[in-house]
Amino acid sequence: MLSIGDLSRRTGVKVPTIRYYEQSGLLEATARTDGNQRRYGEAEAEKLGFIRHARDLGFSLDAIRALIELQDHPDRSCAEANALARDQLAEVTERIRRLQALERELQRIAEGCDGDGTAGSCYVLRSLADHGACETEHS
Amino acid sequence: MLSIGDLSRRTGVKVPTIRYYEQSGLLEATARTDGNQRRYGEAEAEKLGFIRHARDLGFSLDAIRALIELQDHPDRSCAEANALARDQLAEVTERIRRLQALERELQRIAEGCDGDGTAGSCYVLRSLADHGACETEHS
DNA sequence: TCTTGAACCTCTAGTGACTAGAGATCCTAC
DNA sequence: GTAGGATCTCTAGTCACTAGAGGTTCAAGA
Repeated sequence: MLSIGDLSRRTGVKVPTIRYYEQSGLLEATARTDGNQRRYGEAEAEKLGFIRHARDLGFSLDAIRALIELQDHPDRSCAEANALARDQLAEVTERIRRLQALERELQRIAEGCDGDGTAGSCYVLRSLADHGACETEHS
Repeated sequence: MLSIGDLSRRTGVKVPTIRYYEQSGLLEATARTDGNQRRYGEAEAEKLGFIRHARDLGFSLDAIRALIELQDHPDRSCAEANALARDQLAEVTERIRRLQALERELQRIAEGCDGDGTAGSCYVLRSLADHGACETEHS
């Protein structure tokens, strides 16, 4: 049996985060020692690994809850899991698109200023004051 | 003079957000009517536009506070504004890089499953359980 | 068996940048 | 004068944790 610290080292999820996951119903309350300390088995370690991986991929805890629900009912259609993955993918793609617009804009702004002048004539500050000067359509 | 609603329509910043900015010291407390309602002039509208634009570009409120400080002291060196812009750019670039790794991974996962099977044999769920299967180094 | 001290426990509060809602007051157009 | 939309303050909620206080338990060494 693993203590919460063992589990943390194994999965790379911090101890308070594990407790938080239990509290928010993502992990079930687990076995305890006589002294009230949590003990985990292999199944729990795997489940936390799943959660960790899904979090790394940007899934919200709500989405992960839905995925776990599906995992627990292997007879159900996996269409939902598929949809969740595709939604997540679409969101990531969109975020990349918007960040790239920002990147271009920030590049333009940062390159217009060498940091030598005074704030009064600073191109960075002027650019921030004037959205109209933007070349790309950011948000 | 503009009411808070007018200002909101003009800048695209929501009314509660404007009040929140005032409360957190980003905007100074402004003139009020006898009935205690906020009234704004051109200068405030411009400042809020600046904040809005910087937020759109991903600057934190703390960074924006620093930028406003600089704006208010036009005689200071603009090196700091330049550094803030470059920091922000570096962060955006890094976020894009990480999101692109996620995108590739999610693409792989989503494409492995057509949503036709059952959860028990779902490629999405299996992929999420097994980080080892990942092809790119995400997070 | 006793004693350290690291690891564990619960609980509350804080983070950032808002957002939502309650309940009261104000402003403006008719 | 009145109706009702806009505004006011205040508190609490969001997400996914993180930090800290104050107390208890566990495991290894003497």
